[in-house]
Amino acid sequence: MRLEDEIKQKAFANPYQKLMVNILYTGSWLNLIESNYLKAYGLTLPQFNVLRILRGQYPNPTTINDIIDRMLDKSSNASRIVDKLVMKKYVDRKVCESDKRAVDVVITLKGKDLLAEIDKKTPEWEERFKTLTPIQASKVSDLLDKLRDSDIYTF
Amino acid sequence: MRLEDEIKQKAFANPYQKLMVNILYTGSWLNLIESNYLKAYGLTLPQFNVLRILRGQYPNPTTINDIIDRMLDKSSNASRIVDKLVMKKYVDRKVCESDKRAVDVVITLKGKDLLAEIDKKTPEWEERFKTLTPIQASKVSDLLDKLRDSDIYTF
DNA sequence: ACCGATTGTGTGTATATACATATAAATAAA
DNA sequence: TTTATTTATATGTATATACACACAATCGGT
Repeated sequence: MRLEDEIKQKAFANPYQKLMVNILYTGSWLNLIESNYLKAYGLTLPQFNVLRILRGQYPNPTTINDIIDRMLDKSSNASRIVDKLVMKKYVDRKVCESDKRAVDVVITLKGKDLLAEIDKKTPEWEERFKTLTPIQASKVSDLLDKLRDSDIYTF
Repeated sequence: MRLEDEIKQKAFANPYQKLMVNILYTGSWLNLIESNYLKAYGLTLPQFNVLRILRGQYPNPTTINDIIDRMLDKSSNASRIVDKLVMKKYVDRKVCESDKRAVDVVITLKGKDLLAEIDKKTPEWEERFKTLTPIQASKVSDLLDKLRDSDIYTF
């Protein structure tokens, strides 16, 4: 459905204004879908994303700073998200030996098992998004990448 | 810059997975930019969006439910966002006469003045996003609209 | 008119975000 | 070496999000 209809707005002043709103709206839409999907596993989306980052580095440890670098939400509070994952025993955390300011975080077997279980259902879930062809999906990605290049002023 | 480089990820399994991450990442990027832009006016992005909705309906009142319908973040708590705007005197709120469960919200002159002031700077701000041509921007919007049509299962 | 269901809103809680500040460790400068 | 600065992380606060629940007003069916 057209964005204008979904948020009941008459029209946008120009294609850029529509795109800005569309990205925020679609991001929020996707966030909600993914969060709902993860609810069955007791994970929030940020927790899931951090877990995937840790799996990508496994068996090497990842410091909090490394996690932030790789996160989608740079400014979110990685410390507290890791806290939650520690409580659920999906990750281990200990002071880094070579730099005692830093904290090494590693995904546990329990954490990896959880991700593996989530992965099993992913193809089925992905199927739902194929209203776009693979070519179209790539095209959107490329244009979003290009849009973000406007970030040359460190807003 | 390519998404893979920005979040230091090697590759994505398929264009759909990359697009999902890209939308969340770009949404978060844009959210941060807009929030920073609004900081000078003492508004958060949700507050700004609600204010714009109310201006769109002015001089008619808008109920909380109408606001939620038009919001980008449907599930956010409109009551509490309106609270903040009432405290800042940007909106007036009173019980709806014809339906005493409902609450009528109207933007004040002070609120409209604030939006007008923000509008003045908008063209300059928009200039920064023109790494895409208008055609490309429209194309992305159309494809995002199409992507959201996959929401046929009420996730 | 009455009663049960629905609707519109508010509130409480857990999590997350945005930001300022605190603290300890490490590094650089004197 | 002593001091100053930077770095890595944690914590506190305000706002927002996601969701459950509460409550009153309204509506629908009888």
